[in-house]
Amino acid sequence: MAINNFINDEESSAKSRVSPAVIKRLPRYYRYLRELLQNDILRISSGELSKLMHVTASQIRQDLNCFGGFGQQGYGYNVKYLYGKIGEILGVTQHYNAIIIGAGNLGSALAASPVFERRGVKLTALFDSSPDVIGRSVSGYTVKSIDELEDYVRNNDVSIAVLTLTKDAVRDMAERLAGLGIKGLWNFASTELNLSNKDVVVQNVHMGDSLMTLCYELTK
Amino acid sequence: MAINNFINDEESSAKSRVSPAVIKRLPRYYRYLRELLQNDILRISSGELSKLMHVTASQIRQDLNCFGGFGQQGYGYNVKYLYGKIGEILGVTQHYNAIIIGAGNLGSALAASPVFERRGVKLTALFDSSPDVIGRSVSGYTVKSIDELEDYVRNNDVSIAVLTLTKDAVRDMAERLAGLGIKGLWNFASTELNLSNKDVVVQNVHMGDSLMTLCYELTK
DNA sequence: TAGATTGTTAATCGATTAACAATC
DNA sequence: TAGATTGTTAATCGATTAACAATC
Repeated sequence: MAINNFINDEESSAKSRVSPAVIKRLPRYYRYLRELLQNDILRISSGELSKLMHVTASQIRQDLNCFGGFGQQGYGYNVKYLYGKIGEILGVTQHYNAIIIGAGNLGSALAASPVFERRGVKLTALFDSSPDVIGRSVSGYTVKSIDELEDYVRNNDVSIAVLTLTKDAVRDMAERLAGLGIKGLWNFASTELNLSNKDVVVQNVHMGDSLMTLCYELTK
Repeated sequence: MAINNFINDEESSAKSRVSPAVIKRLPRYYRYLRELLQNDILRISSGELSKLMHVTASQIRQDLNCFGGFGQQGYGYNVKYLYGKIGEILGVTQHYNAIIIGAGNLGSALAASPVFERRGVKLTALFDSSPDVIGRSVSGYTVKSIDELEDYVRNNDVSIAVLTLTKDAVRDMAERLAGLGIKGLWNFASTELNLSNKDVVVQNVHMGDSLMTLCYELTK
């Protein structure tokens, strides 16, 4: 028991020791590796990958080594293996279920896109509050009434809620979802959610920030 | 002439000396300052703002000082003035015109959102290649045929093109737009654009990366 | 074996934080 | 003036790059 605790401590601190900078780069590696696989490239060296991605080979080796030796001296990296490993680290193999709250244009666009499937996330339902939208079919899903939310979440294993609501509606909805035990919120409302419940993980998508950076670069 | 060159060199190197880390944070300041203005808060200290934004007061002062003294000792910062100044730096006052290529769900969602207006960007037209969509009205814009693109860009001052196309169509379109003299691309296709023309500024929006980070945090 | 390329340490670089003098 | 808070320097911290020994 004491030994187990010790081991767990070691593991969890090892995980949190991986720098945020590295984590932020992993999805990009994942994208490039998928592209390589699609082109039937099964082996790549840090040098080749560095040219492709416009980063240093040193950084690639350093990054990948945070999680143990994924490569082989004199050979490079096995693309398929590496893709799988990074997917594991990023939780692709967890097969989380997700629901979309707000079946407007953005919600519909997300429902139709391969963004979930590619990352092992399964979209299971869309909800909306507008009678015009409830009952409509969106990418094969029949939009449910938001009144059914509690029932649905209790009877299904939902880990992620995608929020494509207006700014003023999103805070209450986030608290409602947190109360239902949802563990992750993917927030597209242009406001930062700071929930009272610290167990809930939030990713705020700020598309406007990206547009501003573009404008900055144009101006510069 | 020699003096002018010298001055220009000084200025441009001064601008590029502002660290990327600072630039990346400016849009977030901009958002919080707008929120403050909306709540009629006209004055704020780095200490108060730091509590609001969950960053150090030291960082706020350091960041804002890259562009000169925006604050006043013993008083703090004038919210309205600061908002305006950051807007200037980020190009809000340039009033760029933008067009959307691809009037599907995502294009329509962007057209309906306040994302452009809030940052001084004016959306002037939407284009699509599908006969089903051409001629339809989206947020008050009549969707134009992509065949009209060349004509339109030549007769209008378009700085930014928003790309909401599929992965396979986006590269050709990006080159076509670069050829027409478009200076900025806001790319929503989940692929990185690396144009031959280095004058064109590209911002790639990778929503999938954000979803993966969320999954990572859920798994951790 | 020889060549190639990783894993890993040490050096450099940049970004963040702390501290305080300047000053409103 | 006294109090408050900035602007700015110096110290710390973290992230990136360079270099090379280990090893496939």
